[in-house]
Amino acid sequence: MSTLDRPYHHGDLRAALLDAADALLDEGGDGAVSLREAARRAGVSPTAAYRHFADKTALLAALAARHFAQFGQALGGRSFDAMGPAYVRFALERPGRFRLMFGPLLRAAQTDPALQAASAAAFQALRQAAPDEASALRAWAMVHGLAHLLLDGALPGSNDPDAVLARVLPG
Amino acid sequence: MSTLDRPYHHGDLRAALLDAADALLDEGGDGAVSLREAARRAGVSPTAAYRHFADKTALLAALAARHFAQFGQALGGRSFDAMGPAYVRFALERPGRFRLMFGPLLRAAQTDPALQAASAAAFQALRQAAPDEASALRAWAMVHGLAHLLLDGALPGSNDPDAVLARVLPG
DNA sequence: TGTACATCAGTGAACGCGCGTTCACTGATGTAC
DNA sequence: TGTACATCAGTGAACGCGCGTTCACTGATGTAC
Repeated sequence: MSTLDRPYHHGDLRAALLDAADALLDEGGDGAVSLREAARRAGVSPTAAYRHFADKTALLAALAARHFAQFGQALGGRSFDAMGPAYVRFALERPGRFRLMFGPLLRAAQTDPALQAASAAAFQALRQAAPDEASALRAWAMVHGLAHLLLDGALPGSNDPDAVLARVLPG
Repeated sequence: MSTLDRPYHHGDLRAALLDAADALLDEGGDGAVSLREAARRAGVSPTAAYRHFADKTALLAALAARHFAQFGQALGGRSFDAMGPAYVRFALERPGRFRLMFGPLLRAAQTDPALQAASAAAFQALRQAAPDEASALRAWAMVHGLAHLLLDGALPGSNDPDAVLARVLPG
C-alpha cells in the first residue's frame, strides 16, 4: 500500500487510529475497542499501532483524554442549573464514551498525566459554577447517577431522559 | 471423577457454579466472569454448565438476581436517611457485583422475569421509605452516582467513602 | 426380587473466533558531507 | 548535485491465550412390570 492509497495524510495515523477506536466505542461500547480492529479500520496492519501507542491502554487513555476535553467544553460557560442537563445529555449521546471515561478500563491508566489533567480541567467547570463545594459534590453525584441509571435502563417506569430530568432537577 | 470426589452434593452444581462465578466477579470484575473458569473452579468440565444454564447470559442473570435479593435485604427496614450510606456501602463492598447488576453485561438479559422481579423488589424498599416519588428519585440518583464516582476513583481529592458521605448526605 | 429400559448429569475432544503483542523485515524519507 | 548512511513508519507471519458453544458419548440413577 503506497502512501497515496491511505485515507489519511502522513503523520495522521495516530489520529486515524483514535477516530477508529472512537467509532468502535459508539458501536459496541468500551469493551468493543480493540487495537486490531482500529488498525483494520485505519487501513493499516495491526502492528502499525505500536508506532504510535505503547500498548492498548495508552490508546484508551489518549481517547479518554480527548473526550474529557470535549466534556469540559460541553459543560463550560453554563449556569449551574444548566449544567445538570448538559451532563446527562453528554452521557446519553454516546454511552460508550461515557463508560470509557469513568469505567474500570482506564484503571491501569489512571496515572497518565495527560488524562489526569484533562479530567481535572473538565471538573473545574462544574466546581466553579457551584455556589459551594458541598453543593457541587451533591449535584455532580446526582447528575452522574442519573446518567448511569438512564444509560442502564435501570429506572422502573419512564426511561425518557427529559421527563426524568424535569421531575428531578430544580427549576 | 466419582460423585464422592466432588466438592458439592448431588444437584448442587448450579449453586456451585454461581458461587464460582461470584468469586470471579470479586476477583476480576464483571468482565472476568467466564463459564469455563466457573466450571473449572466447580471441578467440572466446561460443558457441564450447559445442564444448568442455557448460556452464559443466563448464568449472569441468575447471579444478578441473587444479588438484587441481597441488595433488597441490605436496604430493607432502614430509615430513608440510613439507606443512602447502606446503598453506597453495598456498592463499595463488592464493586464487581455492583457493576454486574447495573452494567451493560445484563442488557441481553433485561427481559429475564426472575431478574426483573428481583430488581423491582429491591427498589421497592427505597421507594417506600422516601417521603415522595421525586425525593426517592433524587436520593437514588445521588447515592447511585456517589457509588459510581467512589468506585471509579473519580473524585478529585479525598476518595474516602465515609468522609464523602458525611459531606454530602444530610444529618 | 430381578430385569429392561428411559432419563439424566456429566465427559472430553473439537470448532472457530479475536485478541494483544513480538519479531525480523522493507522501503521510503531526511541528513551530512 | 551526488552519494552514503541513519532514521522512521510501516508490513506480515507468528506466538500463545482464553473464550462460548457443539457434538457424540458414557455411566449412574430411577422406574415399570
